[in-house]
Amino acid sequence: MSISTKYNPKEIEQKWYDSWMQRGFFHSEPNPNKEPYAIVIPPPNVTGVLHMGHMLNNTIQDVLIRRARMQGKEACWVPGTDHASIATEAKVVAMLKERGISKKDLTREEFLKYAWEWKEKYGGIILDQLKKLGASCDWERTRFTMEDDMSAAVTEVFVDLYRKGLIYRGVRMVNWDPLGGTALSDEEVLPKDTMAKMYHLQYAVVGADAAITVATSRPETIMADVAVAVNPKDPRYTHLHGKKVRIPLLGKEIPVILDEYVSIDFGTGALKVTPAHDLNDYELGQKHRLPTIDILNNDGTLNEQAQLYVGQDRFAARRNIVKDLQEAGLLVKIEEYASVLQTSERTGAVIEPRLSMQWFCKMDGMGKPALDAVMNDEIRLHPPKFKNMYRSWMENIRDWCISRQLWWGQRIPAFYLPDGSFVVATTASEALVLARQQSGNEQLQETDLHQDEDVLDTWFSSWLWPISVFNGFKDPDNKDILYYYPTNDLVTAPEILFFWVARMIMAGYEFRKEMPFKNVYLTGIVRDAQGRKMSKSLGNSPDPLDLIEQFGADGVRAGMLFSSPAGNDLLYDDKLVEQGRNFSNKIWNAFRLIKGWEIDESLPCPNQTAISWFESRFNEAFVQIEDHFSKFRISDALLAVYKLVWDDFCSHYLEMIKPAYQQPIDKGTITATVKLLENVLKVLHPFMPFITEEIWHELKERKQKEFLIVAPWPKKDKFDREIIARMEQVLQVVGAVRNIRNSKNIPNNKQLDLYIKVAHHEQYEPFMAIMRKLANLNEIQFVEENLDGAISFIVAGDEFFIPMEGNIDVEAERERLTKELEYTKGFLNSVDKKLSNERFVSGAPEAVISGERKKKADAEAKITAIEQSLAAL
RNA sequence: GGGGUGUUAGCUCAGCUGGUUCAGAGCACCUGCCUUACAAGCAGGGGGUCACUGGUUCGAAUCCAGUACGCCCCA
Repeated sequence: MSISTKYNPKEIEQKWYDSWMQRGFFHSEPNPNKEPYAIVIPPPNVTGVLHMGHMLNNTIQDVLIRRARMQGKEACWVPGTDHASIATEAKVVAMLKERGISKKDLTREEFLKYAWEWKEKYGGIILDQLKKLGASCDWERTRFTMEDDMSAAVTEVFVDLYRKGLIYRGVRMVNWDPLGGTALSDEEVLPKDTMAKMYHLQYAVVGADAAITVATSRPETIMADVAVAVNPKDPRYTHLHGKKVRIPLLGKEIPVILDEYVSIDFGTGALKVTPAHDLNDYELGQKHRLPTIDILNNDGTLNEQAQLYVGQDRFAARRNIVKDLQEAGLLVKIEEYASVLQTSERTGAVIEPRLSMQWFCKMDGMGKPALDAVMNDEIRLHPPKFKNMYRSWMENIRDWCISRQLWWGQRIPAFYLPDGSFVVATTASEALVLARQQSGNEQLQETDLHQDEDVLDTWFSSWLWPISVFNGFKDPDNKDILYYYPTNDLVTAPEILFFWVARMIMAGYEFRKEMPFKNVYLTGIVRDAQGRKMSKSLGNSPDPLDLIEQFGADGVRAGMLFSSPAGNDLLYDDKLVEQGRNFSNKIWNAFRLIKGWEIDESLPCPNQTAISWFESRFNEAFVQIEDHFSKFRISDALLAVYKLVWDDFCSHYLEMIKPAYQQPIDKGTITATVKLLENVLKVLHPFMPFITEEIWHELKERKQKEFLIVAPWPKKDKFDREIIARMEQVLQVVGAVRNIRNSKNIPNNKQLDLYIKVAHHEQYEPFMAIMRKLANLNEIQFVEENLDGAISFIVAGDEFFIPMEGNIDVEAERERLTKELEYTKGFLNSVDKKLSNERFVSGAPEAVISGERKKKADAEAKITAIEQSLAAL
């Protein structure tokens, strides 16, 4: 036979993936005769390439969808990508720069043309990569958040929410990049540790010959100060409560306000409040109803509001004001301190917190049903520990800033009239009608209206994803959405529990009056061995496609799942995928063994005990596996399958039935074995789809559509606990014999004799052949008395003897037995203590007490046996 | 600063309703094996004060409180 001893995944994987695609196994259509089971993919970013997080996340989704498919459900996994406005726009800008084109020189339309070009070229890469992993997505349903219907849904939702009064314009502090001339999201801001200077400035107290020293790192912003804040509990400043102070140089009077927010021990305990240029100050300003004075232009220079240093850059202004303050004797001292400087990821400029007009979506009304749904377990989070985090976030929810100063995305459907007022409408022509009504000016033309320049946050598309992928906005009663919605399970990362999951839940209830999914499985973050998050910039992430190349997709899938309980981070190590690959190889070789046997139909079946045992063992394991699945313990489910395959099937079952070298196997055994292996392949398939499909087809001739991917999932069946327990004992005996072989250096090929002293022979009789084979025994006999000149051991109260033909080390044996005797006596003692405790006997449940009694009896029997053996020495 | 969450073998983690499936798994380690399915393997083995302190209980890795340290989210 010429099958390789090493499993070679390469051609096998491509072959089966193509085969599944051709036969349309991934495609799903509503089928009223079947239970629907749907998953929507967390749409990866079009700029993305497959990283380790995707591998984990999509492997889990594929496991779930494949199992559902085999369970006979109408399984539908909808793939797609999101347009990722910020990341994509940055990519496109970079691409243009390489071609010598600046975004500033392009019109919006020209820019978008380049952006679409880019998307068409690169946007599908990540989905193709998922195919290599084996992802069984319904590719015919692939969606993109900026395709026409999806964008229409976004606009429609915006208009709808605006008309319900849930969308408004307002002022908000944003991360402003003065060099790039744009607002940045928090994700695009890089914190940098630096040494900063703290300037201690004197603010004179009005109507008193006194001053208060205020510490600030930004002296150039004092012209925007509206108050000085101190902690009301700070005894140093009690005398200043209700007083006013003067801004240095400017002389303007501002109040001293009291707030617990101010830390007494930081700086001087007196804080200048500059609402326009600091987020915390802004909130303080709101709370105390203070004005906001914005002294900065878009490019970081000071404007007329500043009165001083007008037109100078913020850093030049800082140098100058420090000099002037010093000359005026108002600068008390300069202190260095470690601080975090926020910088732009793209331009490197120091970020300026800046107030600007943005669009907001109100969250309190939509938040409530979304909170309740999770708290009352209508939607279940796995693991449930995330409920707490979810609640604290939802209870403190803030309005959602949905506008972005970018071009790539859905443009905000607000149209400004010449007078600065605006209307919101899905199209320009509709807007014109509204504008004429609103202004009373019938002469207005479409050209008089100006659409808002900003686009919507990408999450404002993706929060509609579970509905919009089924066209639930365009056509709310279409058969897809009615059939597949609510979807079943969502698999995503806890990092976006708020950004995405919570918002999808809100959208689900707001727009379909129903949850978007029933279960949310939260994966961990994939980290490197040192616990650092894997990232491109750190360069600590292996390339997933290389891994697949090296270890096979099945190996990588299994490897990723070995150590990834729900919600826990996965510390990635090549060892894991190596273990996955080794597992593939193990299965492959089990298959080679079976495939290689000659069959002799004339032989009787000598392996009924082994067959019955494995049947039961399989059913027992299957119940556990199903239990793990029902609780979303995917990693545990895999481990249970792993042990079933490796330990029970390979190490035990195959060794039990294996004929002697070059001997044929009987028909009964091979038939049963193929059937048992088929069941094993079924439970393994969701985890390792390629190798299992390959073996499934190699094992026997299959009909046209008889593929493992659609083979019926096993059903829970009764199992014989008795045979499992007996075999457990037998395997312990085998283990004990092997242990003796090992410790006495007895070669494996030397047969030994075994004597059993036991009351119930029938317990062991059906297993004699198995024991003989696994432990390489010659003769097995039942005896009534202890055997002299033999090594003895005890399993479950029964005594076993192996004659040693005089080569027993009496001293070593005595020592070993004495140690075991002491241990057993100590154990008996602890049991006795429990049983003689009246409160235990009266308090503990009957089952526990009888358990203790059995322990006592067993221990006593064991002690007697050991004492006898010792005496015999 | 507020909230959450964790600490179990060298490493990564299970341990679900407090009690023999309670101290477990995988990897790593040690010993012996190239025994014709598999050295990507086989057989066997060692290794833990369940972070610390107290409490509840007949009984605690498990429940409660505090302490220490770690991580996450929010500020």
